[in-house]
Amino acid sequence: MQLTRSFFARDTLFVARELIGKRLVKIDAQGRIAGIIVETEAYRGEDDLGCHARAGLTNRTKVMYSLAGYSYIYFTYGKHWLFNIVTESIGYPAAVLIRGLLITEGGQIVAERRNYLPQDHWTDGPAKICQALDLSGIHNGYDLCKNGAVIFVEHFEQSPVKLLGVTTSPRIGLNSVPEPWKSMPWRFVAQI
DNA sequence: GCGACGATGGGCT
DNA sequence: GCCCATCGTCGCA
Repeated sequence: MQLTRSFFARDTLFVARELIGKRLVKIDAQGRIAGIIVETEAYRGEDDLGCHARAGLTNRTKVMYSLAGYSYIYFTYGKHWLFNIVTESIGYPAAVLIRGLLITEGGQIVAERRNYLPQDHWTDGPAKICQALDLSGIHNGYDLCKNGAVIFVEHFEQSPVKLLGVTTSPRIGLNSVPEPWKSMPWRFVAQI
């Protein structure tokens, strides 16, 4: 069942934690690709110096100020796209970065897009997920909660993977971000 | 206008 | 483990 806007319109830390074990789905011309979310990070507010919204409302960050359940997809390091889902209420900039996925459907398509690397390396990083699901800037600001969405998150009746729990750690890659933001335990990882 | 640098990944040692 | 490509965004002049 497709997650509704009320799921995303909550505290970003809750959403980031509860997205672990949910299923992310993308439907496109090449087929349906799905995977279980196993790693996320929370970014919330202009005060959070690890969050892009520290710069305030700009052309890049404006989608983070919009409706929960929209995608926030941005380009970095001159080559990579990263996929986030907007959270909280309109006007409060926050999002959850999807960092890790276990592919459960569409493996054939993903294998091709990931250059036939070993399956462990298909979607074990945020930019790899965008390669695998073919997500880029054209999908920025997409409503994952609308009827007929081709990108959405759903919960299982019966999960194919047994999750033992969720661990936390500091967010990855915030090397020059000041404390306390650098060390906030806002990364969530599934224990399989 | 312009320079610094990044929520990374792939290739090489 | 280390290096660095590659370019949009932001901050500052």
